Amino acid sequence: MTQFLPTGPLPGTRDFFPEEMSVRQLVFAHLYEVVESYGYLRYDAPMLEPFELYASKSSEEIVAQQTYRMTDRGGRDLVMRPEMTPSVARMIAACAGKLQLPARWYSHPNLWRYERKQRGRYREHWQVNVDLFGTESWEAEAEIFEILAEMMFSVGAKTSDFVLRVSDRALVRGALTANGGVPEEKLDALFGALDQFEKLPVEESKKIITALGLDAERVVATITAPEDEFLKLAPTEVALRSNVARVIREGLVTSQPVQLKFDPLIIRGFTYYTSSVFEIFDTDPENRRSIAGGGRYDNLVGLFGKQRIPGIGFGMGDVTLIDFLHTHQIAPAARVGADVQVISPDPAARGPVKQIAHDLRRAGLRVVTPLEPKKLGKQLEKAAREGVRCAVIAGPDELARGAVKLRDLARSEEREVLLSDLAAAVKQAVARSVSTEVKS
RNA sequence: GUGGGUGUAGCUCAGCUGGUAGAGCACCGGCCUGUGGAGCCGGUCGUCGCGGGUUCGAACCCCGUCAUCCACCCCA
Repeated sequence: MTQFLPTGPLPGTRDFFPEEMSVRQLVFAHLYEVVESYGYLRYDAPMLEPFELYASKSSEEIVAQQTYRMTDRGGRDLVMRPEMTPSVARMIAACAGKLQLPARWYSHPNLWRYERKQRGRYREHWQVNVDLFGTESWEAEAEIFEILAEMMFSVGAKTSDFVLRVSDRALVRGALTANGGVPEEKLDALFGALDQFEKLPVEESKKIITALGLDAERVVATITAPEDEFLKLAPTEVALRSNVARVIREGLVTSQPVQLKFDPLIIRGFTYYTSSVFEIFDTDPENRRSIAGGGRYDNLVGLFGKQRIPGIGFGMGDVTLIDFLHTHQIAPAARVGADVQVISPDPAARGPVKQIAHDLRRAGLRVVTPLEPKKLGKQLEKAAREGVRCAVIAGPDELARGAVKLRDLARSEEREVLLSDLAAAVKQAVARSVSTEVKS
């Protein structure tokens, strides 16, 4: 018996069939456009990196348990990149000498983490990474937050659809030590507990905090303080240095208002984040995972060389973003099918059909021609089902007049067009059909 | 790595307390020799996820396994 090979991709990985791919391309085109409108330059790096690039620099769990890790034939210890920031920091360090700062860079890498698949999470995902290097100014935070918001607006999100939750590790540490009575050496353990704070009943969290030898009441009172009060709980000199606090005071300049909220419970696991951290969440509870997340990492580039170059950046994940679009019913309609199919009832007309198709392609249209002889009715039916927008019917009678029939397949409208006017007429028909597409 | 749900045709699913598998949609063809989406007629399509066990007999019960979905951990 024949043993067929499986048709599906590896667990946790995805195939993108043309229909879904067209939706993705339309979405990402908006994101690239926003990022480039802020002057960011695109880069890329290898998907394989040495293990040491991540060891003890990013999240311990990701490195220890969620890496696709392998040894190459030269005995090198490699991982498929689980995140992009270490790679871009390496690249920035590599050209630090000749780099004009600030540097604004972005990329769209495929990233790999060996974890169990669930809503919003696969073993691989595509992340738009945006990073700004070379300044400690609060204006960097302002710019990054604005880009995040504009990316969301560019794909059709409204103000009420998402929240940008921001925090500052230095500020929270300051508040917890000054107001929460937490000694420095217990801060890291406490952050681990606070990461769970929203998911557990308050009493449970208090027990965990007490078990750390801390005053649970004071700690909880500190982290649950209203936003404007919290910002005053840290020592003044710490608060004055907080870029996030400054951005909240100054506000963002965006095309629509943004729900920007200070939230000390935004912790984030990457150990290289030094102060600002932030995440974007869907306001619809159907999507619980962050759509984008990032932070400031002022010491990461310093691991690769003497030059200390501060950085701030974020990743926006395709899985959560596209879940978001579907939940809010703002995903663009898939665009499959060519612009035009050139057919003829006369099999002997192959020459004119091919020539017309060639001319239309030269005019910038996406054109298909039949590969097998079929009845005209079948050809029209197939073309329409494939999503082709219009048909050019090159019959002998019309060709004798130097013309063809142009049929709008969606509207069932047909008229005779001179060959000399055909490209323009087709473009018009295609533009009309695209503008009437309904979003799904 | 941990816990729970689900695996039957390409898709969505039905299949009673075990008696050897069905519908709709889709697909292909015909009615219809230069004009599609409707209708009617016909056709293709299943190791009932996989392996083992119980039974005269298993899609159905039991065990294992794999996949998938959801949650946890972590994170986009």
